Amino acid sequence: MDIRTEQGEAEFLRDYDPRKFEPVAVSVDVVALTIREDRLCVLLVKRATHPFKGQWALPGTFVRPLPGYDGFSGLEVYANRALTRKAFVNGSHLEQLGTFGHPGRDPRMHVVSVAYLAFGPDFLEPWPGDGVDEAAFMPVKEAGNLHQRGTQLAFDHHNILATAIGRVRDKLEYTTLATYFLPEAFTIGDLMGVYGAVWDQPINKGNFFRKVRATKGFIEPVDSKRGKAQLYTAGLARTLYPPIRREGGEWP
Amino acid sequence: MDIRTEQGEAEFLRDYDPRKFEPVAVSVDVVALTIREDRLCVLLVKRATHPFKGQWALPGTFVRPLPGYDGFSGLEVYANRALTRKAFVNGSHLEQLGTFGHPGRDPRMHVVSVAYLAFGPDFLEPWPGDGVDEAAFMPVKEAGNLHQRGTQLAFDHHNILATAIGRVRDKLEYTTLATYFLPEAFTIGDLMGVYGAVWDQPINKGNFFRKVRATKGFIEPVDSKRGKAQLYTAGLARTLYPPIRREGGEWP
DNA sequence: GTAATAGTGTCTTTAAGACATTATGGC
DNA sequence: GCCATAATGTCTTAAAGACACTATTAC
Repeated sequence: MDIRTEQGEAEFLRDYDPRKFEPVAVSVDVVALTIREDRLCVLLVKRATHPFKGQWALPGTFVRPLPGYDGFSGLEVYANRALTRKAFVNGSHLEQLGTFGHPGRDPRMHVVSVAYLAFGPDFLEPWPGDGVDEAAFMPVKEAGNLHQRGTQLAFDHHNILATAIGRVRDKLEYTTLATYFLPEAFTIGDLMGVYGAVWDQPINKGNFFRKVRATKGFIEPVDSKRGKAQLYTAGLARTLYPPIRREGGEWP
Repeated sequence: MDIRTEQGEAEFLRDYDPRKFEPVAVSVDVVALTIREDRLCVLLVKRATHPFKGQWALPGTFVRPLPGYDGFSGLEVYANRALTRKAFVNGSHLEQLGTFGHPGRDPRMHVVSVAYLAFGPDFLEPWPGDGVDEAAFMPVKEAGNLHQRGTQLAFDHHNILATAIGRVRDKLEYTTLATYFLPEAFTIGDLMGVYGAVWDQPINKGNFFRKVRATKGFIEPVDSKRGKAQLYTAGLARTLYPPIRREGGEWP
């Protein structure tokens, strides 16, 4: 039990000194995914500074007060900051992936990293930003096999990336999230391409057509075509009932 | 870009001072769930200290170096610490729920809280620990309706709890996680009770029997009975394919 | 024309929904 | 014997798997 003389909440807060405890840093790292040439690709930056100088890493940023902002923002703000300041790209969808706080994951100090997942169709070509020598989208298969080229992702980013791939693959089954990889208007073939790229397996066209059109709120036809192909736009549904099933699937 | 004279990683780390940045605190809060009298219940503690003195809260702890441990442990260690030091209970399953870092969620300072989800069948009766006046399992319906009694959960714990309920309900659909609410040996009726309690809706017995026994690796019969009822134990499967479906379901 | 992709149709198989029915043990 | 609950059985319906087929456009 705390032993303290009775005091009100206001007094308690006035006397509270945040600096009397050991510092813990909080960072936000982002796994930004997109589809390029039918392959699932992740945004990586080549670190210009220590630690892990010269190695590829996920774009990230420390959580510190932002100038002109009295207080800390929601963590999503930092995820967007990491994208725009390290690689000048914008994500169209952002969700929290998980938090990684194992000891020794950062050699500088104790860093708890909140990982976010971003994806979109419309990433501009990445451009190296603060503390970054290069920025590029790399196929996730390649990123998962960097050890074959005598290197590896910085920190525990390999682990974060693996978690991200697993999450995306799972979510395509039971959510309408695949549409976030596509522009406003797309064909069913485009959508099938997303599933094929993320799951890295062929999709049965006939059954896929039947399924996506039978699922209310997944896709809605719009009044135009690309060639002979009907164009659709994302519907309002966020989950797929029943889900689209897939077999196994390991990574990398 | 960072402007610094070229130096090696070792020198960089030697000169790195973690204390030169604004402090951010990291805490771990735990949503510990169990089933009591066919109701889903959550472990809450009544705060003995400011802030939110006298209000119910999820058990939690700050992430700080642990005595006798050179460095920070994985965050799960802190989740277990929160359970044992605030309420003297043990969870049998622990998973990360999400991280909550919105500004103002803690009046003392900027606190990023990593929430964990714990559950088990064998929680001992909780007992108030450090900084806690009471500890109790409360039906989640009641915890979600505290405002009807003129109070509410401390911090943003209502939000965390709601996230947890949603997560558990979802995961019963596609994982074998329900068995963690049960002791080593249980009947299919017991398992059905877990689903009924978590989903707060009646389950069709005949179809449930068929389903759980048709799903390989979900439950395995053991060589004994409770009365006329066959006893089972959890199988090795972690996911259910196809999932057990449920209708809608809002909370509270 | 041909090739490639868009889209349809059909038969089979799997599994869920909605019950009714039988079996067994506690009292 | 009676009740509660354990367990099985059956018919219907929903939806996936597999795969053949037709349609349209680019070239």
